[in-house]
Amino acid sequence: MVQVIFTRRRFTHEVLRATLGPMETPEEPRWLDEEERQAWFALASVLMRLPSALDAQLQRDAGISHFEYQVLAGLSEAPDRTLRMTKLAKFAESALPRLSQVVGRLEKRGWVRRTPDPTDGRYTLATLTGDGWAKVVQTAPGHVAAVRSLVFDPLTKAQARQLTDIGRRIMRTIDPDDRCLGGPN
Amino acid sequence: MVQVIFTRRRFTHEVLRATLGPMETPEEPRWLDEEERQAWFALASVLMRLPSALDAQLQRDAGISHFEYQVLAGLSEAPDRTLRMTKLAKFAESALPRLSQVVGRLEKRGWVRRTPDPTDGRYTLATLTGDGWAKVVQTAPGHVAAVRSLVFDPLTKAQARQLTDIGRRIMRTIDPDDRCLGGPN
DNA sequence: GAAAATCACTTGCACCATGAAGCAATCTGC
DNA sequence: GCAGATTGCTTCATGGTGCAAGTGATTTTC
Repeated sequence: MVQVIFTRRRFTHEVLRATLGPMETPEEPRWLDEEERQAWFALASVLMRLPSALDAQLQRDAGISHFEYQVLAGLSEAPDRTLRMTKLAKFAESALPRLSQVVGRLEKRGWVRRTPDPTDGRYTLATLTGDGWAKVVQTAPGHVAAVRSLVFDPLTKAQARQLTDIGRRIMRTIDPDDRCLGGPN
Repeated sequence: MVQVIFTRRRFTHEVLRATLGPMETPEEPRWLDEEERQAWFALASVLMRLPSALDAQLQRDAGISHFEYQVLAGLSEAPDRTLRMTKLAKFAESALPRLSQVVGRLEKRGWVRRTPDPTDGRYTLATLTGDGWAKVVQTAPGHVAAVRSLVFDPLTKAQARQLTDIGRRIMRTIDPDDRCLGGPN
């Protein structure tokens, strides 16, 4: 899944106006006005195309998916380049099964090593190896450059600031409990 | 795939400063400054969580994925509720093989019908059935309500306008040839 | 007007994501 | 201190995605 939606141009108005009679009228929803529709359309396009554009850059230049990069990056900035699987999953905003498989792949490639936590055998510690660190170091510049060129170069400084606020407001609505303001976890 | 990336907090600076010596120095990339990092972090969160939040609403309330909704919606606003597969694919920003399978599923559910174009046997016309139209009519309000509550309710009018401009600038960078400004196709 | 190229679409295959069940280590109630 | 519940992680099965090859219809070329 993970895809995004439209509500394109005159669509929303027409659809319901046509055959709302026989249906249970859901108390006349508040449709999007023209400005909102344009904003939604612009946002939806970005939601669909920006992730794959960034993914493509990483895949092409480093042979890894964005999610894999994120896991490596998460470990690279952790103390001792080590994190428990659960923490890492939270960092990467992923479920455990997915992380488990990805870390398994990264382990096969020699970038990550798994060891049981000596203080509690239930935990698994994922550690970035030397090769993994080197991989991150060599991958990061290209990735940052892609983010810069696709996102920040076309925006003014003021717009980047606006974007911060906009993104945070939306995130607070989606998940108020999430530490998405750069706060610690 | 289709996932999004981070470049979290102090990460970008530290990573490279540490071991750039032995690598070929990629002419000292321009890192993100503090404001940019915060903006990127906010945007990345939205890119990861908003699509799945919207998908979840549709899946829960209507039993369809967002992509399926998009296909149905695209047909519902087309003349005669009919579109050629290629046009529909462009509308849904998807490749043809994916669309072909999804339309196959929608056809099995009775919402879409496929017929060869009488004027050119290569084309396939996808048509929304009566049931398909009803499905869209009953699904749209909840979906629009989700978009409104997750995106526009938390934003000011001015921010919504800013968002339009921001999104368009980013899209122009990703794909300058795309008609993503609401223009016709 | 027939061979070749092109076009629109479908199918097959490999990969990855998601959810349910499984397994092992630890904690809790008696 | 031992059975049962809980926690953390892994594995398995299903289903969707994306790419490359395949099919059938139309246009082009000579």
